[in-house]
Amino acid sequence: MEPERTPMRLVHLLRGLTVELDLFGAEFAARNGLHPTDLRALIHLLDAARAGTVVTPGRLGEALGLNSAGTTGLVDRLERLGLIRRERDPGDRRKVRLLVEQRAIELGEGFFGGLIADLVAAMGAFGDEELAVARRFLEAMTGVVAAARAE
Amino acid sequence: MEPERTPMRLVHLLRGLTVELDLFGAEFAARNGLHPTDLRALIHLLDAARAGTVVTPGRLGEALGLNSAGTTGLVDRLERLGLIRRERDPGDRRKVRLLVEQRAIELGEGFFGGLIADLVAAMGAFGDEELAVARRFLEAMTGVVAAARAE
DNA sequence: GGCATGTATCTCGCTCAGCGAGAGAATACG
DNA sequence: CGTATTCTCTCGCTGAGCGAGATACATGCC
Repeated sequence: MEPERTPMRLVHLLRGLTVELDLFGAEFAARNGLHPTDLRALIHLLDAARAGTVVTPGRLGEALGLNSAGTTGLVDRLERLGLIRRERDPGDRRKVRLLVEQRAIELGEGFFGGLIADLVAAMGAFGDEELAVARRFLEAMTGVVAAARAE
Repeated sequence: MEPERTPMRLVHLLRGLTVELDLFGAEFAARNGLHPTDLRALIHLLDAARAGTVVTPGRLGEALGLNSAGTTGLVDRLERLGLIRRERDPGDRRKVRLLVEQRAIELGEGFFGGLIADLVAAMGAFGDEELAVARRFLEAMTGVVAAARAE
């Protein structure tokens, strides 16, 4: 067992953090009768709604790595749960707009609310300059992963 | 749209990073005929092997949130792929030890190898003190999520 | 206009990951 | 000992997601 250098320790921390967040999400999803995919879709839809972007089944499926058949099933599921609503795009009638219902927003807050508050509270132990470093670091790491994903 | 304060920006970065890592893992898994669960199991098994810990189907299932039936299926799958081997525990013959094969180690290196190298390289742009801050930050955030998960 | 090509979504049939229930085998404990 | 407990596996089932293809609308070209 070699002495662990800081870089490797950081890599393991990053991985461990994603595992924890994944499990947290999976447990929340199960508790609310959702599947992990449903929760990821919900997050994507809420982000888009906040940014004012229109999401179609095609875009959603692409973001989650599903094919069109799987996406239709996912959208059916979310609609049946009363989390979203389908609406034909009047400009291009082949398209369908996915609109989030109030219930989805509440669910999202239930999921994130407590956790975000705890995370922000824990950040209080760090100074502004330290948070700026953390931010630069996370941005750099995210960039590396995104670049690796694009091959 | 309120001006984004640093803490919220950091929360979104953390989430975005996990999404990127998840997708990276899912794509790697699909390319190698694995399911996301298989890859997570593999990571857990390799970590345990490096730490010298014995993993049984029970422990593995618990770590991944599967029940016993699903775990048996998972272990069957990994065994069929030649990634692990079952072996009865001689001390307690109810238990089964899961032993990783060379092939699993190679696959793990194929998955992590390139990405880790890139991540470590990107860390080169940070000073030792900055890396120490990043490390403290990640440890704090991981602790918060783990605590939230334990309710 | 009329026709070919492209795009967005959905339907159908299927595979297989994971669940619930419970069986079987080994161990611990009164 | 016998009974409770622990660990793994089998069986039958549900349903998420895939491949193939149908359908509807849009757009470009003659």
